[in-house]
Amino acid sequence: MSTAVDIAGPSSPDQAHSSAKIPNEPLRPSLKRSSHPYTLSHYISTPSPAVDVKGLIQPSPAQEQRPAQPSNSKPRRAPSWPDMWESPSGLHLAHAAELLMRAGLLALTPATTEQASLGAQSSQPAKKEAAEAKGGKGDGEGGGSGPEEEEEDSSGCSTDFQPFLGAWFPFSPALFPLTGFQMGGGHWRSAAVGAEGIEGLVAEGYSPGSLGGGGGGRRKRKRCGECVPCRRQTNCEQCSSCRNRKRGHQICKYRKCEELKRKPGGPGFDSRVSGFDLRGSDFTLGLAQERSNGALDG
DNA sequence: CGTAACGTAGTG
DNA sequence: CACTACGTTACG
Repeated sequence: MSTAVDIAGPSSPDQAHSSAKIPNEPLRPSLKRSSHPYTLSHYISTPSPAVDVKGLIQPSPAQEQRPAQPSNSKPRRAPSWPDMWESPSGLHLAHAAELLMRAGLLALTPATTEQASLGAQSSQPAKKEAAEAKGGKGDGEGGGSGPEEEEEDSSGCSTDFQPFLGAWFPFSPALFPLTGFQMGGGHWRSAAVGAEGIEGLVAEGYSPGSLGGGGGGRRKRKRCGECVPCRRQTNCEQCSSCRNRKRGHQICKYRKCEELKRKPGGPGFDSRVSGFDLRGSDFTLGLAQERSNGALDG
């Protein structure tokens, strides 16, 4: 439960009261049961040939300084960093990262990675690494290792933000398959991008069991439980789905599973990049740059 | 059986 | 396309 992160939505002022009925955990037991081939901790702890992922996930001052949600009386979006989650998925961060990487700014070669992690470590001991080293099993599945974990995971993924260029990016393993993340040139190939990782994650929405054996095809898919939205704990209580819950029967927009957003069998569904054209949005890039600049400046 | 949430159709 | 509403499914 402590791994359960609380991604405050674009602004979820009263998330505390978010529907007592809504499970305040990232996954329902049934979801957890849906058995990914790997747990999050697996992705973190799995040694990657080219890059030390653990090195990338060191917390940094930037994260430490993350302003606590101002319990503003104004329920509307505050211009604080949670704005990054304005997108229901928050995936535009990954998008931005991808764009930056394409621009050669985020070359994840072992060397650069080392530097990156070095910079990140500068102020924070490798407690996260230590925690991970203790055993991927310990914390991945339910495991909360402690309060500190909660602090660091506030973004919604166990390994969420990397101190790239002074900006933080979601580093959820689930994001990679979802966003078509690929560290170019074969510099980096995380376990998440491995065949099993991808297939497992992508196919998750269609667990054969829940599909009833691919019968009519109108079987309900299940939340992947791994994506950023899935890992959100609270309903925003502001989106149309939340406001309209009684009649709409819809989950909070910001908790809507990325996998379920994709049309099954639709174009690009298989490509993991569907609905998420990495070449399109200036907004996300701008956002990333903005943040990056801000971090560099400040 | 109640509730949560997915699928989908209707509407603007 | 976003919103809304309803049918349906899944689960406790």
